[in-house]
Amino acid sequence: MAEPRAGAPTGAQAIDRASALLVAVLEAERPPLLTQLALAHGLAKSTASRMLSALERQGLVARDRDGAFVAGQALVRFARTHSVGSDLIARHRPLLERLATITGETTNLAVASGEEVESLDQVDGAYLLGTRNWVGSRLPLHCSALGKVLMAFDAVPVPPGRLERRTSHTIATRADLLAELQQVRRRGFAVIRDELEEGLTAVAAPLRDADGHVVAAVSVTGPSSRLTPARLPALGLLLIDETRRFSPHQRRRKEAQP
Amino acid sequence: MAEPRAGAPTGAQAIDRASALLVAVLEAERPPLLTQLALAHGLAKSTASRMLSALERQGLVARDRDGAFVAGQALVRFARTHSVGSDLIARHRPLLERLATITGETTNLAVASGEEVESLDQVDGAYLLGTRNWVGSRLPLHCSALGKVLMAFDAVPVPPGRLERRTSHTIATRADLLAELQQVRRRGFAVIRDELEEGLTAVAAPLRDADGHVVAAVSVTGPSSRLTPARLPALGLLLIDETRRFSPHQRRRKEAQP
DNA sequence: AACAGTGGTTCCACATTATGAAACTCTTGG
DNA sequence: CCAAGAGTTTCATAATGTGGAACCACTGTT
Repeated sequence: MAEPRAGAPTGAQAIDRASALLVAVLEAERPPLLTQLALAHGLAKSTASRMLSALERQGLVARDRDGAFVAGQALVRFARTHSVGSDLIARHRPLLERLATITGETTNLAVASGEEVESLDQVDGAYLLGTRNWVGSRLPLHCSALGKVLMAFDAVPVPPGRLERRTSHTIATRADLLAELQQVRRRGFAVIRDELEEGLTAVAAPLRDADGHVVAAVSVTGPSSRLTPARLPALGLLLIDETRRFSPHQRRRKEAQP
Repeated sequence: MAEPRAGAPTGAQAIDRASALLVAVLEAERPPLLTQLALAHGLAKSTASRMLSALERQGLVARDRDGAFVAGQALVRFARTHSVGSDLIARHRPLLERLATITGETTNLAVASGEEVESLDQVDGAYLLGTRNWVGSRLPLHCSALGKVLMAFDAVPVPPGRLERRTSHTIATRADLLAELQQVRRRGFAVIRDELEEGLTAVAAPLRDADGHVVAAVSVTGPSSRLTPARLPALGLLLIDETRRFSPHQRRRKEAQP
């Protein structure tokens, strides 16, 4: 992360510097010493000492037994909270890989986050042409296959307000959206074609927890030229079939009982 | 996180303030807006804007589609890296719970981190008296049961340098330590009694991956008054038995083969 | 279509502090 | 015991962090 050029102050140079120190601590292969951080960032030891002490006060860094810097409690807690998603990722990575292998296209695992879809994991397909990396990205609910699944199966409510028209094919009225979600429930999977972006098609199906609640969705995405309408029903059924094999629904419950 | 009192400057007030904003973003139940953060932290909107922009430049925060603040890529990457441990935690939490139920004592899951033991997870026992929360804490290798296991089974080398004498019972010479590790290998489990702290006894056993390598250790810990010497052999064998049931060794390999 | 309200950015004068050199303390290894 | 390295504290000084005000953009309501 480049710091701003020497010259006009930004009113946040110290914050840029301290943030760069924090990122260095987080990305270090082994916990760095204060002197090492000062040297690497062109800071006086006294400056580095004050900055790291401030980060330490706020729980962003801590010192290990050697006095070297590691992530602090605030970040460890953040990582733990994030690991809820990571466990979901780890458990379903084989599913994404398998679907990518079978279909040759990019697959994604996503959850609802606020009034959007958040992609947690992605396995790229065999083609050079496919979606760019969506992990960490947010997608709208109403015009993504993932979002339609999450709404249809009550993982997230249909958001209020107007629907953004991303392309001329995007669903833009609430009535059309509700009708579409009815279809998704009936079929068990969702489809978009040129709704999120021209030339982009996706199919998605729900992932359920042990109680049968939908907690995430899995999709296959690719260019509309490859994912032709004729292929979509079979893709949908494939997703349903493969996701059911991965769900803990019922089978896991029996195992859990003493 | 309290900011320093009004008065003598610390040379890092801006960093304290910006760090507090970052922590607020990470701990927010829903992504906060800039105006909300400014208000909550007693800052002018212009100040909050500059600070958050600096955090954003360094990848510590990002803005979602509504302009609200969420963790940035540097932190998401950090959380992902940390989730290696979290997967281990999730998979072995039932083991810790079972051991805590059977023994009534506190159980821990730990890995080697540098030249120390890092506790990743803990399940408290039935008693009010037990260890405090060790998660995130670092313990020395040579005088913890967990550390002895990790050294004995080559999850971590025996560190160079002098051995810190924590109590009068602590192993303090390299020769004694190596002899002790020989015993651990022979028995399959490690024991400490009043070595880490007076009155504290622990038993630990290894956790292996699919290739049989030791990647973590699990321990039962309690006061020496409850974990008497007579109980330790049976506890050790219990740990061996229970951890073997959880290991993917061999059984998982067969399942993994096509 | 117009307007009010809200969120966020930019500017700039000024008060406040962030900076680094130097001195000091502490720890470790030879 | 001593040298070297790591880290902390002090303080004079240069640099910047601050917040109010003005402005822009967007959204929702009428």
